[in-house]
Amino acid sequence: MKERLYRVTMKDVAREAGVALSTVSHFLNGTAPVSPKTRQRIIAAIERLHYRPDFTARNLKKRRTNALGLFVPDITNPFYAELARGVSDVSREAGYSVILYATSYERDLEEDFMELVEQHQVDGAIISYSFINERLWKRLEGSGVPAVLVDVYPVNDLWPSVVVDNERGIEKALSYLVALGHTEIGYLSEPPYVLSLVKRQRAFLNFMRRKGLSLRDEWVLVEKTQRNRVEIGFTLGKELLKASKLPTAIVASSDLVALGALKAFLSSGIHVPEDISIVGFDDILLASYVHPSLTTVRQPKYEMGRTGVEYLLQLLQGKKEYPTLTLIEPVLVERDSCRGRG
Amino acid sequence: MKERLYRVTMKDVAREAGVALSTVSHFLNGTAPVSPKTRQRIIAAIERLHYRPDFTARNLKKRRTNALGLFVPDITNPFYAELARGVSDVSREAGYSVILYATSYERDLEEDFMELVEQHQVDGAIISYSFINERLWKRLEGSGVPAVLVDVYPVNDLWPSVVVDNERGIEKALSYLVALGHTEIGYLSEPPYVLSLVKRQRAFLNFMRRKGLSLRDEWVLVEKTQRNRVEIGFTLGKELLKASKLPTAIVASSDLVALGALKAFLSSGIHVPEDISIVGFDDILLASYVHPSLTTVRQPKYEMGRTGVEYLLQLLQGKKEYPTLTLIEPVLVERDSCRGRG
DNA sequence: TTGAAAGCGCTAACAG
DNA sequence: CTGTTAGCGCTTTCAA
Repeated sequence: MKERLYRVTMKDVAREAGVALSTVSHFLNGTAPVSPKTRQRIIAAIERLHYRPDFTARNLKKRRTNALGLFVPDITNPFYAELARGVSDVSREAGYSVILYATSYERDLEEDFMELVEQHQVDGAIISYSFINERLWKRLEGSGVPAVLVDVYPVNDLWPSVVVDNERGIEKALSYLVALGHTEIGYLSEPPYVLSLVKRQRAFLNFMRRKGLSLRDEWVLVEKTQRNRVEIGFTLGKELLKASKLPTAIVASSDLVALGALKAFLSSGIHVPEDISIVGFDDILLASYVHPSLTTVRQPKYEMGRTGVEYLLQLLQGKKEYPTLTLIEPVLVERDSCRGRG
Repeated sequence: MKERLYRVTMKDVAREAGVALSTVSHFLNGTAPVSPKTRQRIIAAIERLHYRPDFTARNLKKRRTNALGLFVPDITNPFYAELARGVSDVSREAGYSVILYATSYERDLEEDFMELVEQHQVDGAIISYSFINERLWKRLEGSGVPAVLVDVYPVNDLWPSVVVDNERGIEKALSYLVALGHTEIGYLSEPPYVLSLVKRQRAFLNFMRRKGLSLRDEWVLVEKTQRNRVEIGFTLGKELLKASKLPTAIVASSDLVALGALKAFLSSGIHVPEDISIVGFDDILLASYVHPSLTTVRQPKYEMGRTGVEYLLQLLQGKKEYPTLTLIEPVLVERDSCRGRG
C-alpha cells in the first residue's frame, strides 16, 4: 500500500478531547445528546486537529456509497448536458455525489456501467439510455439497485419513468403548422433507436393520416446509422432538397437534427422560413440563438432531471409516492423558423 | 440501518469453495499464487453465488476511493462537455469513476467541492475552474489531494496545468484576418474572469498595437456580468452595431459569444461574411453547423481532458514526468464566416 | 500454497 | 449523557 500522509481519525479527536470515540460519533451524527462541555471540547479538538470524517469508512458501515450513477449516451449533446445539470443539482442538495457515465454511444460501456452498479459503487441509478438489450435491464434489476428512467419509457414497474409526452409534442408542432396553413409537411429523424423517437415518428404519421394530409415517402426521411445528430440533419436536409417537390414545412426529431437541416437549406440558398418552415424538438439553449431562431417543442430537461432524482431519493428511502410513468407536458416555443402559408 | 437484501461477501465465497477468506482475496487480486484446483473451486463458488466484490470495503482498506472529481463551471457549455468526455473516457479506462461537479457559476459550490475533497471522497481532482479566491487554492493544497488544472493556468508547482496557447490562438485569428485584408477589427468578450480570457484580450490589444492597426473603444466590447455566453454575444453584437462606424471583422472570446454576435448581426440585416467577418474561439461542435459556419480557433478540448487525466494518473502513482505547464497549440479552422477585403 | 488474524475508520447497539 | 464493543467487507502481513 502506498505511503500516505497521516490521517486524522475520530480516534484522534476522541483522545484529544478526552472523550470516548463513540461520543464523538454521536455528536457528529446527532444520534445521542451530548452535554455542552463535551460538545465544546469535541469541537475544539476537531478544529485543532483539522479533522474531517472519512466517507469511505462511514459508507462501509452504513452499506451505502453516497453516490448516484448517471448514465447518458452523450454528455456533449446539450439535451443530456441540461439533464445532467438538473440531476447534479438535486443530488448535491441531498448530499449525494453523481458519477457520470457517458458512453459516446459505445456498446461495451453498458457492460461497464452494470459492473459499477453490481459492485455497489452507487446507491442508485438515473438511466437516460435505452438498452436495446433486454439482458441488461434484467441485470440491472438483479443488482437490486434502485433506478429511475428519464427520457426512457417504463420497462418494468419497479422503476419510475419520467418522459415528455412525445405524441403530444409532435401533435402540437403539427397543429401549429397546420394552423399556419401548411399541408405539405415533411419529417426528418435521427435513427429511432429509442422509444421516444419511435413515438414521435409514429405520432407524425398518425396525425398526417388523421388529417388526411399528403404523405410522401421522399418527405419522411429517417437516418439509419448512429452518428452526430447535426450531421444527420444536414445530410437529411440535403437529401430532402432532391425531392421532386419540396414540402412547405418540416418537423425534425430533435433540435440538433433541425439545426443540421437548417444549415443544409440556408447553404443551398433555400430561405427559412420564407421557402420552408422548420419545427424542432427539445429546445436546447442554442435553438434560440441560431438565425432564424428555431421554433421548437420544448422538453423541460432540467426539471426532468430534477424530478428523476427526486423519485430516486424516495426509492432510496423506501417510499414510492409517484406514478410509474410521469408524462411531462411539452410546450411549443414559437420563434422565427416558421411562417404562415397563404 | 435500513434493511437490505442479503449481500454475498467474500466470506460466503470462501465457505462455499471450502477455502480461507484470504485465499479468495489472493486469487482475486493475484497477490499470491493459487493452485489450479482451488482456483477452480473459487471460480465456481463465485459463479454459483453471483459474488461481486464490494468496492467500499476494498477502498477503506486501501485508503482510496477509486473516484476522480471533475470540477467545471457549467456542463451545458459545450466546451466543458467535450472536456468532460475526454476526462470520463481516460478515467474509466484506468478504472476510476468520475464524479461530476458542475457549479452553474454558483460561488458556494466551490466550498462544497472542497468538502468533497477534504473528506477524501475523491483520489484526485481535475479542475477546470479558476477560483478567484486564493484561499480555496490553499485549501485544496492543504487537502493533499493530487490535482491537475485544465484550461486553467498554473497556480503553484504542485499541479500540472494544461492550457491552450491563448496568445497564439488570438494571433492566428488576427493574422488570418489581416491576410484577408482586414485592418478594422473589433473584439467581443465575455467577462474575463479567468486568465485565459485575460490573455486573449491582451493578445488582441498587443497585436493590434504592434501592427499599428486602429483600435477604437467602441470596437472592443467586454461584458461585465456573468451570464449566458450566447446572450452576452448577442447583446455585444447589438451594441457593436451602434458604433459610429462598423469594423470589417471581429474576433470573439469564444464560439458561444461569436454565435450570439452572429445572430445579432443577421437579425439586424447585417450579412456575414459580406458586411462583417467573424472569428470565434474554441471550435465547439456547433460552430460548423450554423450558417454561415464559423471560422474559429480550435482548442482540442477532448485531448486536453485526456491529457489532464493522464497527468493526474501519474501523480497518483507518485510519478511526475511532465512539465508544469503544457501549452497546447491552437489551430485555425477556416470556414465561411470570413471574407477577403479589397 | 494456504490460512489465521489484525485492522482500515466509522456506526450503533448496549450497558452504565 | 458517556463509554465499551462488535462488526461493515476487504487486504495484507505473518505463519504454517
